Amino acid sequence: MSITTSEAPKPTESARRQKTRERLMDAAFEVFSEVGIHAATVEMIAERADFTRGAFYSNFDTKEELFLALAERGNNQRLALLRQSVEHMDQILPEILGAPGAKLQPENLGLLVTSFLDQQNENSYWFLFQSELRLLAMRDPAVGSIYLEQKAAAETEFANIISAALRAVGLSSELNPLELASVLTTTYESTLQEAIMQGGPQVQKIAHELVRTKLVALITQLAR
Amino acid sequence: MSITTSEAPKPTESARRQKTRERLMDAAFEVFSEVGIHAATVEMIAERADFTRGAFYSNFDTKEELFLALAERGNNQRLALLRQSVEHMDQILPEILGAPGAKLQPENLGLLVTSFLDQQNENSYWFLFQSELRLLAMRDPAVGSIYLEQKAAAETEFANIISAALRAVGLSSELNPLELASVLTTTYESTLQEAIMQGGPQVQKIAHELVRTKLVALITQLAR
DNA sequence: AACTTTCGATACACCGGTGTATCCAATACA
DNA sequence: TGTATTGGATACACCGGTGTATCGAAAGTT
Repeated sequence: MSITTSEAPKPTESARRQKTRERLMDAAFEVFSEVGIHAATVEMIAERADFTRGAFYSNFDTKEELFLALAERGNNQRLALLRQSVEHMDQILPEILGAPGAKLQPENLGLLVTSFLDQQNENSYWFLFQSELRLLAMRDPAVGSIYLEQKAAAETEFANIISAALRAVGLSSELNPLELASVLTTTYESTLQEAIMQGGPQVQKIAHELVRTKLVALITQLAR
Repeated sequence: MSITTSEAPKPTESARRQKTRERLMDAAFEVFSEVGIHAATVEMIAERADFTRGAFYSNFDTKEELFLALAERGNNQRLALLRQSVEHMDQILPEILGAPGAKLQPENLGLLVTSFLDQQNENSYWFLFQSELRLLAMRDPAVGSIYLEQKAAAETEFANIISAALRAVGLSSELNPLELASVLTTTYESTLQEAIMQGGPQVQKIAHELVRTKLVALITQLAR
């Protein structure tokens, strides 16, 4: 243990490593989404990242470890995305509303929702991965608490956004924000799920359309 | 192919067979629910049914075939249960309402929902199995259409029940019955899921409580 | 430019699950 | 009761995935 080399040693050593870790994680994310954790083999993952299994085992101990790492990374990305779309809403809201302080017309609600969803630049990959995680979470308590934590975080974030949006638009709901958020995301997800099952190539489009109409219908009922 | 033996031959031969098939299916249902399709091995299933793998392969070709058979059986059972609870509702409604034609008091809505849920005598086994099916359905189009079909059937059934119940109780919703049913079951399932993740031993209780309060809150908003 | 270290590739031993071919017992039939 | 048939058990060959031990090349150090 030399105390002299105070800064440089690790960062450089890690530079390459970190890159391959990233590549492996990206590959794993795809593979997991496509075929599920169980069907996914270490080989598939390595291969898709243009590595061999050797590289994998040099970087991760087990498939499961990688999966959990992935879950965390994904959640962070998602949270970031949510926060970011707050700003976007601030930009787009005035345009939709017209005069400041005006109340939202029902026919414009669709625009609002659509714009929000677009921000989330939907890859249904994420949803498939999430479904995998969810299933795991119901069987393994350790995974379960991770999942619940993530979900809670995402929903509080989302609840804030909604409250703000509703306020800005002159609406309010009798449900408390968290419950409202919960119902909406739940509906959102189940709709996306349906789209995935129906959709061959144009999942994206189907999903988008389905989700929009459903959510608008719901919000119309729940907020006034 | 003898045309003479018109009746007896098959039924007897099948008697034993059918029984072991049943036992295998019951066992499989449990195993699938507990560890998932992929982690489940033919051996586990056979063993739990007190057979060896020999018996399994004598009755089914693959694990997947069994799984699908199970999905169908389960769905039928569930539909039957739904239909049956209509009758039960007819019995219990007058008691809750008091005077015939009276409007439901909000504080009694909980009773109604609870009673309905009790009818479904929830084993969260079914939900876990269903989750497994759902995940499969998102990846395999063949399974997908089966799932969607089943889901549609269950939801129409449920929609009818709800409409009838609301009418009987002097409420109505602006959402169409199917959408209402969809939102409610979705919320129901996501809540049950949460309970499973939180719950150690008393999943049942937690689930029940959670579901009831959540659903009541929702219905209060959606139907008036 | 030699050396050293780090990281990924290659090769191999191992294990668990599958599916099949064969055998034995119970039941059906005469 | 003897014979035929059916259904489940046993044994085995096979395969795919895992994880480890070894090696070689490229980057980092002096």
